[in-house]
Amino acid sequence: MPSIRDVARLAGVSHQTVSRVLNDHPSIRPETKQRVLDAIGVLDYRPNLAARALVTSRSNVIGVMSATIGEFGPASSIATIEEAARAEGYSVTTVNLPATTPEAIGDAVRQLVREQIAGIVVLAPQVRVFHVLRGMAIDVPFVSLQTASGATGESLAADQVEGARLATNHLIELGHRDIVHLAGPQDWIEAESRMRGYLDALRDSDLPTIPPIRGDWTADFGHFAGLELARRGDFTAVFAANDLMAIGLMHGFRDAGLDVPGHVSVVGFDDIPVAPHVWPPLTTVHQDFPELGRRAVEMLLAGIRGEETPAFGPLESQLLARASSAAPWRS
Amino acid sequence: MPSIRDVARLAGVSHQTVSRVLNDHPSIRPETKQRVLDAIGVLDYRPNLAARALVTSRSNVIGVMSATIGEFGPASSIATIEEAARAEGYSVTTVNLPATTPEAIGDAVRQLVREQIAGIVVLAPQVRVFHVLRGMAIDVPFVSLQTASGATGESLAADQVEGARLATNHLIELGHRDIVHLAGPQDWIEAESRMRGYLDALRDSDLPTIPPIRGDWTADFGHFAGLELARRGDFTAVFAANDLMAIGLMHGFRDAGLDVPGHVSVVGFDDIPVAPHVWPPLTTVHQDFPELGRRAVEMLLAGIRGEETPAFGPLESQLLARASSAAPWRS
DNA sequence: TCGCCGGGTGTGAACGTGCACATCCGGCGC
DNA sequence: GCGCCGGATGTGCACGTTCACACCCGGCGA
Repeated sequence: MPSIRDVARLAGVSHQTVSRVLNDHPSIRPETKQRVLDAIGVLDYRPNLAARALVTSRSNVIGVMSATIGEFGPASSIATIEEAARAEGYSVTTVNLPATTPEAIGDAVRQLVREQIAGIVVLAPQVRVFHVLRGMAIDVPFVSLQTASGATGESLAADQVEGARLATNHLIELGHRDIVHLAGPQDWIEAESRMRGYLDALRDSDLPTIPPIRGDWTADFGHFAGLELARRGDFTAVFAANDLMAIGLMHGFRDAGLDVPGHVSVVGFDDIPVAPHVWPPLTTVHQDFPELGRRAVEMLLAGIRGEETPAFGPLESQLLARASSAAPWRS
Repeated sequence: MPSIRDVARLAGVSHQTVSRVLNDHPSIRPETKQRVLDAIGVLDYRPNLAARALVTSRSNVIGVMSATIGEFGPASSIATIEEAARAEGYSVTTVNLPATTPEAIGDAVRQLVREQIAGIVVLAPQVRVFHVLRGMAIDVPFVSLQTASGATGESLAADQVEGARLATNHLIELGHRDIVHLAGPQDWIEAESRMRGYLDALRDSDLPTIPPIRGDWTADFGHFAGLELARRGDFTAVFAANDLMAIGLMHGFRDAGLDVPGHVSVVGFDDIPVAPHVWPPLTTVHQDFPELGRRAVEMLLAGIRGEETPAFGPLESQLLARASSAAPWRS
């Protein structure tokens, strides 16, 4: 493998001049620069990243920390993060958190820092993750996705509160008054935001609040919740915090002999690819995960380069009314 | 940050002795070793990975090349790959292929090689990917997931052919004679294997072959195919090459006024999390993606260390008969 | 007793790059 | 004509690790 000195020799300059060409140093004669570039081309020279990382003590690697890489949303964001980062000359290394205990989070961050990564994108939007991150006082720039605005560090999110409000208002406008919320796990920031949007919408319409059910994001739990809820019957609609639970929920209702949307309306959140194809097609709130990933990289790179971070407003959420929601059933 | 020399000084040995301790060199006195380990503990020393990569010209990083990180299967495998690799002291960097052109594949591989990764896991089971890989004659060990047995390089897969055969036989046993296959894209090895299993099953039962439909794995295409197929009516069952298409297919049939499984039976492949919760619950073939990821890492690390690669048989696929398949409808 | 062997340890160099500093040179103002 | 300035380039070192080799020393066979 050719080194920077081989290039220098071929171009008839010093290795330092080659280094300057590589790093876009301003004061270099165009003619010299061209000679160096030619030599680079001839030798098919590529800078050794390890050597560069050694001397600068940081690498062109971005760490992505995720708790739920298997889910559709995070996976979509990661794909774009990866693509956008690579376009800027950065590569991406992922850390999946098997558990969200403080120890696991701490280990993950330490491992990333040890690899001298340039920045971290956090896709594990749980409150405790931020506690740990703050406690570690890491000196690496980081961006977190899907967090409520106002969190520490640079944060970026689709407007979850607004999305949840849209979903709830949709049900209210259809005529529902007794709307249950199937929420996400307690610790999740997204779960809290969506619940807040739901509560806000109810309050704005002076509707009664029914205690939400805490789920775990899975379709299996949704199914279970559907069976349970069917026994209560003190509601005409459910807003589920994500599509997976919503789909499970409809399954549970069906098993209990309830028709959706005949007896009960259901609204989800995320707009996963199967949402339009299940029966009945799921009314849900669309989130632009890829765009979120793109912005995350832009923001993080600005932080890494010490530039001013671009100010993104929250990404607009969009309600997609499909067939799982309808006017309430009058007995 | 403490360096190896700081540790050496504190332990009263040379830096080389410390290096030997770190790399488990055999000839070192237990007492000396302990002194070094103590010093490491006191200083909280961690070896600098960049320096190590520089001198050994390879790093403890595994590259994962994927074309469809957004899909459930690959995403699940990646999560386990990442976990298993990290447990062995390796970290994982992912490359998402935006397109599967030879150029894009070549770029991705070059980029990985340039980062001096120790090995590659390929999750883009397309024929042309292997052409490119073979053409590049890379000297990095690699393992490919989800390929037919017999491919070059170390390959690892759930038994797709057998799974597809199970699915098709299930329909045959129910009494279906006219079974259509909604296949995956032409270039995909998985698509070919599943089609082969389907064709094998038909042949073994002396049933007529109907030309398969080529899909693109998406639910949207499945929906389209369902509408098209409904107009034909020369079949009583469909075996779809993945669950997403199967779900879209059922949607299309529903739109066309066909009942599943009343008029048409549908079987999918993969067992994604929503499969049991859609209506009707989808009969499908379960694949153990996490186990696949685990084995991939084990195999790759063996290759990296120059050990004998463990011989894994194909992972058993498992048919889950649910409600989308039933005996054919007799008019 | 001598020499050889091998376990245990130390010494110096090398990996490929960027940084700090030195050097050279032409132009410009006085 | 002299000195200064700044653009353009070169020199040497440092980063933290591993590798090749040298060294020391105790044991054992001749």
